[in-house]
Amino acid sequence: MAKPGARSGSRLDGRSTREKITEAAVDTLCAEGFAGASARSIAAKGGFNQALVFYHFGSVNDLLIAALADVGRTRMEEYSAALQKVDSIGALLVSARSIFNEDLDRGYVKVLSELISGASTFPELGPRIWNEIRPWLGFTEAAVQRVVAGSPLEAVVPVSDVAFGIVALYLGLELLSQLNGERGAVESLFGALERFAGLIASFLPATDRPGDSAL
Amino acid sequence: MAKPGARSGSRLDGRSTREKITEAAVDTLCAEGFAGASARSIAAKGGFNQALVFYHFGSVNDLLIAALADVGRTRMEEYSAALQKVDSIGALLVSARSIFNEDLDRGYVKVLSELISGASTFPELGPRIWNEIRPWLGFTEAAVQRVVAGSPLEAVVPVSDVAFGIVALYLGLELLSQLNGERGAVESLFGALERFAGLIASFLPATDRPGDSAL
DNA sequence: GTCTATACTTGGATAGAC
DNA sequence: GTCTATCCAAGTATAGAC
Repeated sequence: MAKPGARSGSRLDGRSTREKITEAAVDTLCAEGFAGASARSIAAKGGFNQALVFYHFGSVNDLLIAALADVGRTRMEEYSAALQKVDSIGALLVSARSIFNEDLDRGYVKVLSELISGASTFPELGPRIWNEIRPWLGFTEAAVQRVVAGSPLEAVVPVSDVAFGIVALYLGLELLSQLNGERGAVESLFGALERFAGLIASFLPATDRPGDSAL
Repeated sequence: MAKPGARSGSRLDGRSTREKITEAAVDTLCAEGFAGASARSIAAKGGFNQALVFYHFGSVNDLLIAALADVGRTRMEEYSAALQKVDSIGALLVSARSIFNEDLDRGYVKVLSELISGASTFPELGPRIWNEIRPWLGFTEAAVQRVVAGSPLEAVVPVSDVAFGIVALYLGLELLSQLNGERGAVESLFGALERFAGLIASFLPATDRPGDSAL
């Protein structure tokens, strides 16, 4: 099957057809889940013909992976600027909370969690999804590293383990809050974490960077 | 559709047909995921007729919920005894680690995570799954409560938030380790948590219970 | 590049024989 | 309570007209 190049799309209301399709795929994945994200339901949601999925992406699964890569790239651009500035646990948590809420609203984490579940049904998806997650592990690890840099925590906190745990927690919180349809428990948990961060800060000496608290 | 009572099953190799079906459902959910857990594939895995699913459970989704309830009951029985004795964070972590590994081996968490994902496709599943999770939140909360009881942590740790976070982390770790097919990262994380618990213990006074360390 | 039409497959569910 | 046979809906994918 000949796959058209990314630049060959014609424009309909300002977006290429390719973009329309990946956006509809994201919407469908969020609204109907992996098992409900068929070529037909995606096409119905996006208002285009079902056959276009196969013309542009070859298969439904290939489309879903492309959609995941798209939202991943978008989020990485949006959030990396914000997290570059983070240099305390408190600030990290505040950022994490707002990012989490935004992801929940826009369904970004949902796309990921649905695809991970779908990888059990189509094992070939597994490595391709993992490729999309890896940058986020590195990204998270860098943020954690920046936060502990220069404090006594640096010697005792295994940043790669913590990053892995944060990403896992993020996924799990999404699953649970999707399930019970409310965000109160997550908000409450973030509040508790922020208070805990303050508690740890009180046990630590100030850093050598003037004006900064270590936490 | 008349649903047969739970006691009316005949015996084949020691298990009732109902049990054979729920066990096959668990196996299929683990091996093929929610999208692959059709009546036909479940029946093939269990070596029985596809029509039995509908006779005994009415629908595939009803079977899957019944399977989740079954594994939930089994795990609750197995683990509650172990966790009753836990009264320190260190012991809690050791228990949590072995429980997590056992769940991973036997696919218990997998059944749950696949069904949560499936609830996006069939919203009526959501509340029914939540009913199966709630006891685990209470269970986890009780364990955390027992661990902080009598220590200064009791005043600052919001046990219900922590329990919610633990369950979420548990789900997220399962998703990730299922995806990359290895358990190293999770083992490493548990190790880090256990060291961290020791660190916190060193900041706390001993409890009033002789022979016990607060952590 | 996009549409219609269609071939083929799988899955949910039921009827009725045993 | 279990099996065979079957119906119908939905899905993937392709061919070919436009």
